[in-house]
Amino acid sequence: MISLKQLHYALAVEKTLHFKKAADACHVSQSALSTAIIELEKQLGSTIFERNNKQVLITSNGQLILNKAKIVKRELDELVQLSQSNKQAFINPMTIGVIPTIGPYLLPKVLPEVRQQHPNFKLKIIEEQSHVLVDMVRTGDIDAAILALPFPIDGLMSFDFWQEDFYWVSHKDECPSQLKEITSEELEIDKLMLLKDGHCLKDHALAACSMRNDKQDTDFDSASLHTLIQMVAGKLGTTLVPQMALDQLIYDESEIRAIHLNEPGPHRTIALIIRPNYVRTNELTQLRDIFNQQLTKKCC
Amino acid sequence: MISLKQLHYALAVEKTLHFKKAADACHVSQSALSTAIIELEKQLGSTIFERNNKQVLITSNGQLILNKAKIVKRELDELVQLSQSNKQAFINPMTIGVIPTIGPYLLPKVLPEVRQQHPNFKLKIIEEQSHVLVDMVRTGDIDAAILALPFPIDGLMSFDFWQEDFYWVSHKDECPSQLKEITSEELEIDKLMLLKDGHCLKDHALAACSMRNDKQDTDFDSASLHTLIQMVAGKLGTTLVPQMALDQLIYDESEIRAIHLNEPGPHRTIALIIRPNYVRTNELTQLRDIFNQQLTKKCC
DNA sequence: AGACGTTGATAACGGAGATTTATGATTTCA
DNA sequence: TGAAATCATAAATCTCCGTTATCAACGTCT
Repeated sequence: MISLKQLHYALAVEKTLHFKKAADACHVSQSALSTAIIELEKQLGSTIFERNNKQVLITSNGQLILNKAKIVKRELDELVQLSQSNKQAFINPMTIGVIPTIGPYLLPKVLPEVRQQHPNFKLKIIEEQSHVLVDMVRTGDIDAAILALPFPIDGLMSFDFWQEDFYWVSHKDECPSQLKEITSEELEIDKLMLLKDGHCLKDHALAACSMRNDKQDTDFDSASLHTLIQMVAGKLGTTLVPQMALDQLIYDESEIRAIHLNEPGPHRTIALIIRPNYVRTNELTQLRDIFNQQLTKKCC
Repeated sequence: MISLKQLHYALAVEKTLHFKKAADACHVSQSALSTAIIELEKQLGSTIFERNNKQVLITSNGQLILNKAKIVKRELDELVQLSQSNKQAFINPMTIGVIPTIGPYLLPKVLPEVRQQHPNFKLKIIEEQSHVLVDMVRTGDIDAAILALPFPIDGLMSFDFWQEDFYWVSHKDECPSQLKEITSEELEIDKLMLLKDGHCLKDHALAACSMRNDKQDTDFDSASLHTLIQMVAGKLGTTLVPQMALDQLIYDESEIRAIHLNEPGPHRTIALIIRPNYVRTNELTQLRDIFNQQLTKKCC
């Protein structure tokens, strides 16, 4: 029977590519580790490491085995977490990834409430683009990610908690004062400025207007919504922003106006993304409820 | 350190709800199993089983732990498979699920070639509806499933290998003889007969026609395409069938005709569904290639 | 009620397997 | 050529897991 110890040792060797160092890392003798690896390879019927006195290499097959071993280890870690986490929720720290077009607008609305309800809960936030976060969720680097859907999340699960539309943002001088709604047909495409490629917000905005992302509107691709708004204020063009960002980007006294984009919606769905089999769903659904509650309170 | 043995024992207790029987099933003494369980619970810091001399109950928390233990066990099983499977593909048996509206049409086209290329490969096929197969893939009961997409497969992965359109099938007496294409607008909805609810083919057919599945077209809901075709032959109405079924359902000399449904497509995508982390992807992609090859050869 | 069988827990003992220390075979490098 | 470093191997040791035997608590049957 293959043991976890063997897998543990093998993973240490993968890291160090060195039996002695791996043995030290595992706090056992080089001999013990060596025999354990040999026994593992014997039980599996295939070599994981090609080794001589000079260097240690990983077999292609061995790499697959090691990858799987990581998964086994991660699942077992989660099993241990499970017993603690379910007895005492919001004790263990948690890391959640969030994309740049959600983080700055969602977190100020919801984190105070999270902090109030769970004062000792250590919630770490990282900000990356969607595809990076999806990878990190897959590998277990982070517990969950907050993304805007639709986005390809093959093999992952989503908890939706918010849906919203886009608003067309323009300088008041360039906007008919009585206008309450606008359709994509009425948009002047030439003046529309969006985030640079890689930000899913751009794709969702274009999708809401039933447009493709094939034309190269290079000149004004920006890296943040704040910058875009500044450019609108400078009469350089117009843009589309999601509902949750409105209150931070646009003040009553400002020169710019936001008009609801009247296209079939919702234009984007905000969701928590997790691996299937992830264990701290109890805490995550509670977080989702807080998020939804606060958004409903502050966005509408 | 938690050991696999402990998890194995715990799962045996879950099955039998009886320490002695579980011990027998594991081929160890009741004592050994008992101490192992006690030690496991101690290491986890929470009880899995509430037990007295009369009965054994599973804690709610314990159930979560046991579910996770099953996952750990499955992943480890796959790790073992990995080393064999990659050295010698198509040696270990494999079970694939397929839905009723694909199996009878796809398998005759592809299985002979699979058999020819891999004479000793034991491929077991089961036939169920999509949602059943999705569950079985999730739990690891089957290696993979062949479904028609779109279908909700949260947390699973898909390998597409075929896309096809629907054809409108009618009795030649009820079909203009020169008609080469037909749109959903031109279909006489009243005469259209589809499979009964639960078959995804019905949903895909309706989606291809941009129709909802809310009306109760009860009278003629059938359980198989063959039956539907028989009903068309009896002039009871018309139906929609996917491309891959045409050659089996319709003969040159028959009284019925098939006309391509001219709506934006593809109308359904055939894909292999697996769990993320599933290990025999090498063999599956080879199978997919065979499927695609044979379909291209025989469907076009 | 009392004998008996059943339940899971516990104690003492024994052995298989893992670990350690010591050593070997081979290569690298000075 | 010799010292240092590599992973493998051998023998001694020890830890841990299994067994048997027993216990306490509960049910059942006469």
